[in-house]
Amino acid sequence: MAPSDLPLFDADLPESSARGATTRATVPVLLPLALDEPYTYEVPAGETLAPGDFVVVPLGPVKRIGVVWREASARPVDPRKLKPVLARLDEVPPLPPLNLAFADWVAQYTLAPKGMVLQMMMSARLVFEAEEPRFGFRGGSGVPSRMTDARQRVMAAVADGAVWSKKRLMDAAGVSAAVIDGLAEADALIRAELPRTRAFAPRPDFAFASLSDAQLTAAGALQQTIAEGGFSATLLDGVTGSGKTEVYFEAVAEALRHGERQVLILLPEIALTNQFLERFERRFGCRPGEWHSAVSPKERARVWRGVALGEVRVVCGARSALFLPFTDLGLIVVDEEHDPSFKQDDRVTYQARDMAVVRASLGKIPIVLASATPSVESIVNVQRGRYRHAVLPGRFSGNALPDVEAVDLRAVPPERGMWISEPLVGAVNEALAKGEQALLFLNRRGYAPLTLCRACGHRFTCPQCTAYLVEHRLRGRLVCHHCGFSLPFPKACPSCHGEATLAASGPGIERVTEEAQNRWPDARLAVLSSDLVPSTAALREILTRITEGDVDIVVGTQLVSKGHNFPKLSFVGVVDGDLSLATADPRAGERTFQLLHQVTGRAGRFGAPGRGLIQTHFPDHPVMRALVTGDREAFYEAEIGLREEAGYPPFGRLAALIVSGKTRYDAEGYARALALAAPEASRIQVLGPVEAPLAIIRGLHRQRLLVKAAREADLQAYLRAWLAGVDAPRGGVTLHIDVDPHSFL
DNA sequence: ATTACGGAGCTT
DNA sequence: AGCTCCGTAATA
Repeated sequence: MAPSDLPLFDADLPESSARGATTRATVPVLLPLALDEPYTYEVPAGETLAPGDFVVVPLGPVKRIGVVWREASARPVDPRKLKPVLARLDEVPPLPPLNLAFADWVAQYTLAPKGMVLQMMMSARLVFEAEEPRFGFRGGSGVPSRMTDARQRVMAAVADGAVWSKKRLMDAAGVSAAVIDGLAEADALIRAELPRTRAFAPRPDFAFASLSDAQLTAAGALQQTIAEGGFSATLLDGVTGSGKTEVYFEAVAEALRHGERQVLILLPEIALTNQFLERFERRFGCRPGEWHSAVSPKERARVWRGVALGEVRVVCGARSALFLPFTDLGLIVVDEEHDPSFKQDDRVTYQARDMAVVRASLGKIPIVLASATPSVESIVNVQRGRYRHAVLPGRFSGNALPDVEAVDLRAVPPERGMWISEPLVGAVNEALAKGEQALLFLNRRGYAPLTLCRACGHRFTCPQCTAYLVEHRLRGRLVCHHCGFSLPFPKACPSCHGEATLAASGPGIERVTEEAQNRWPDARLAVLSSDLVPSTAALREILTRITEGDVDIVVGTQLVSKGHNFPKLSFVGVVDGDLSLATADPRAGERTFQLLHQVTGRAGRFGAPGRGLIQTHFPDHPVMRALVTGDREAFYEAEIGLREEAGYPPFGRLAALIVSGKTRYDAEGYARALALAAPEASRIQVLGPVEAPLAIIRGLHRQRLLVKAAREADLQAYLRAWLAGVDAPRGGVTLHIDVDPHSFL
């Protein structure tokens, strides 16, 4: 509803004479802007407003929609500044009290302005705009003079009492519009407004999956947490293919039965596939509410309303679904809980898995964290006794985990200009000979990560970032992966003007595809890379071809590592196992282990035992060792030891302060001033500033400070005290705070 | 986020 | 002296 065409509260009547004398009631109203505190507004006489109500208020010269908050800001406001609330949005269900508490919590933890957290909770624009009512038909009492087969079918469809849209009714009854019009004419159908929400009411007992004993035990443990009630966190820990999804589906069913509460299943966006939603539908008889970036604005509004009214019982969504207005949330599941995409790095930086635990704790409900390769944080929480542990020891199919080996690139390098070594070639041949599928994995888009001139050594870099341009040969362009800058692939070297001197350096997914095409000209190839798959429909089609065995070799980036099962896949070759080890990330080792474990785990899930080969320059690296020996526990033990020694999370707390400015001088100046103003504290140290590894992005120069705190230290209080004593940045300089950073770039 | 304000540099 | 432009502060 646009604030301008609202039915406003009645204007004050004669008033003004009494005005100065009476103190009027006020309410705090939080606006979805970069504001830390709610503003105070007058409540019009005779109105009552409750926390959570959506209201329209004047802000400067404009009207804005905000939410009545719980507590007013501590600072009193000059009463002369007070303006009245203009209207309450009665059409919009209020924000539930827990959401208010949750927003406060997230804001205080991340140091993001409260209003920005509210903005995330209001990210369904159309909910707040007046919607044209849509009409459909429901059954009426009129009897038509003639009853045909077609008319019978229509009447049978509307016998359920629901309001059907004309289109849906035509499809369901297999009739034309004229049939419906005829029935409406006779009052056998009555025009009625279509509901503005969509109910998603999964049935907990629709179709039981047959579970193994281990699955039943784990499912029982999860159901127990629901029966007990109250907050609990359980790590559902099982190797790839052990059937974790079926297990937590039973927990979902239990939550639906138990007090008919709502359930949130968080997944990495990339794993929210049709395959997953179909599995859900097979188990529960209907699709869940979906929430991710590809959901249309209209559907977002319907889901948001449905969640707020309690009609949407289950939401499957990406991280932002955590901020939906659940009225009666009874269970949260975070699948692939280790996944890095749960960390949001722009706007409000938050870790959705961690915030989900907070949400569960505030709501006094159970949460299930599921993964085959849990985060170190979660493992440590199990060790500390804070999380329960439900383990699925074996693969559901009974197959052994794939046999993984490292290929030492120092000993058996691929031929010059090639990237697939002899052992990988042999393994692919073997799979092809048996009529099985092979996957070549390289987590790098494009043809080559660097283009250089053989004559003068010129390297193509992005004009606005500290990064090389990546050649995308299929698009015929050089592309910056950090800012999106691109230029057509040049004909000559811009530095020495030599022609035909430019050489691609290093492999990308396109180059590996080219090599595979040359090596296996008769094999049917499929490429899975986010920039080479034009649409989700095309992706679905490729995945179907792979599943049905119409593909021999899959070449893919990270896209292949999640959410899809390839039943005929027996071999996985990792082209560059070292890629993610070299990133500026405190979790690089953990990430690499998780990624490669998941990817190689794709091999041989159903039927034939699988095999994985990882090309690496560091076959002795603990990560490679753990992957090869399959000794997951040894890896965690070593990694936990390293973290503890370094005081890294979860044994200490980190926060990054990123200062960016138009020039290095600007950024450095403010960053240094910040460092000088850092308060002394016994268990907190401030490191830096240093130039960020990615020193310039989009033309902005960046400096980083790192705050390292002991686990017991109040990091947020320290940061607030620090920033309170510093002038706000200006002159185009910005300061970004990242509590618990996952990347040091 | 949006808008009003005010100083710097430029036009008249 | 008057006017536009941009950076900055304030919005209750």
